[in-house]
Amino acid sequence: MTRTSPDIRVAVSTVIFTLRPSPEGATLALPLVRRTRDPFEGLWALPGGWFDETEGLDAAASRTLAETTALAPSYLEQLYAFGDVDRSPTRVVSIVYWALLRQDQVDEQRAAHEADGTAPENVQWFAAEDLPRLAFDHNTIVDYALWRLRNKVGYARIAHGLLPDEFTLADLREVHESILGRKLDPANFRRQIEASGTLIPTERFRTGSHRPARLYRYDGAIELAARGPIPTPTDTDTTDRNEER
Amino acid sequence: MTRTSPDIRVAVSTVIFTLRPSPEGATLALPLVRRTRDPFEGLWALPGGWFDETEGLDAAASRTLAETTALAPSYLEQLYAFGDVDRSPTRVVSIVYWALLRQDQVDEQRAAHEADGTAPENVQWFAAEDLPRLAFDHNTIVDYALWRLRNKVGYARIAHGLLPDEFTLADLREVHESILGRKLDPANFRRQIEASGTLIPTERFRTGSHRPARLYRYDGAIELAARGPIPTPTDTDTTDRNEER
DNA sequence: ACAAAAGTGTTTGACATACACCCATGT
DNA sequence: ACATGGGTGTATGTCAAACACTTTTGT
Repeated sequence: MTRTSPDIRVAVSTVIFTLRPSPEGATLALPLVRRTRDPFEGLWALPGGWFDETEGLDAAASRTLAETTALAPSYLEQLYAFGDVDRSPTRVVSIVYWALLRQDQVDEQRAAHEADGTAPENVQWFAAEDLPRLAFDHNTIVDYALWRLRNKVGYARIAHGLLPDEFTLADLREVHESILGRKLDPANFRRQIEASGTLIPTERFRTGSHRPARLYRYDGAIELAARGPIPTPTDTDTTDRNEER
Repeated sequence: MTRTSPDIRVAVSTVIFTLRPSPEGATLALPLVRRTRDPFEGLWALPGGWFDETEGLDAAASRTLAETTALAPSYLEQLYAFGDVDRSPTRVVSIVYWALLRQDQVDEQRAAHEADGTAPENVQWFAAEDLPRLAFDHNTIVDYALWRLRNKVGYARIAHGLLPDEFTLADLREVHESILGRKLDPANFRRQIEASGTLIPTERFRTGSHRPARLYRYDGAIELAARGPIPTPTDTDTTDRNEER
């Protein structure tokens, strides 16, 4: 208790999920950063950085996320603190967050980069299920984040965090199917979502090659997930505690 | 990414739960330590300390727990990392764990202390629902740990972590009732537990003032709680990741 | 007209709740 | 014998899964 704090540095990393169009509907993807210095130089790693002394944990996660993607997350939650002795040559404790980004915002960002040629160097998006060997223990961290996402989508209304403001039930179902990796019954999915009371139907419809589908939007008055008794979201209003259930 | 780590210290704290006998069955209790130095001197705080440079997060939590109670936890899980800028006069990030202690072990420990007069100074057990004002943000932390415990007891088999090796279903039900704060139907409780398949019936019975009740013990081959795809419990075999559900 | 997706209705089974009832022991 | 908690049986409601069916559009 009375010993002074040894030389341990604190880092923040974030597992950032979004959906990419793919042959079979959509695929979870996340951005990685190629390391340009010694520990694990050349390998891909989760975006992150050191803490600024004047910012809280959530703020640091948001900042490093913005530095990588130039986007604000639609969902942000602390995942876990990793601090094994051997996870890095020097002693580093990483506070890891996970986040969701809206599909359309990522697309806009990507289009802008292609237009003005300011493609971010050393940042690349990978399919979440097909990652290379990552630096540090980051493969373990991504696996854990994926597990948490799949778990949480079953009981918390977070899937719309990957969609634009207005979406059809088929869109939302496709998100669930992409995350869970299996098909869902459209009829039962509709009833579950409607019963949850978290979606507001609009008067607009999406017209496609078949019968038009009603567009819905998320009811912002309802919290994304059940949280602890003392919410205390420090900065973003989309920040949440972990474990919900 | 390239800035160097500022002066942030990393601490570990643990919310340690056990059950105390009380008029209405049993009550959740936790040990607190009176602060003897400046930030919040005189107030009660969660047991904890700084990290040893050579130990992992889980090990540090176990160590500080042992320093406070001289006991090994029957369950240990990381709760959350707290790092608001204003939570301490100096910048401290606390990795907080929560733990369960077996009732009988705590009793033994207490009896030993009373016998040889080595009552630990500055450590005192408090009822979890009736705490004084604590140092730092520790009231918030305890509330969150209580929420997580109540949540988790509903879907994970952790309640036996508060009981001796052999116990009756009434004992186990009392634990659930104490944690949840409401009475449970004995018949339905029995069926739920039996259906979970986590308890092994013994041939022993507890004889009381009425019909003897069968003693059960926990099936150690079954994990306490569903965990992520990559378990990696670093030291204790009772260590678990947070949030399962 | 027909294909295909949107949306509705119905049946089934799993499971939690409520509660009536029987069992076995100490006093 | 009887009070008390241990333990079983049974009816009810909720909800998710499965799937047949109707509706509405584009071609």
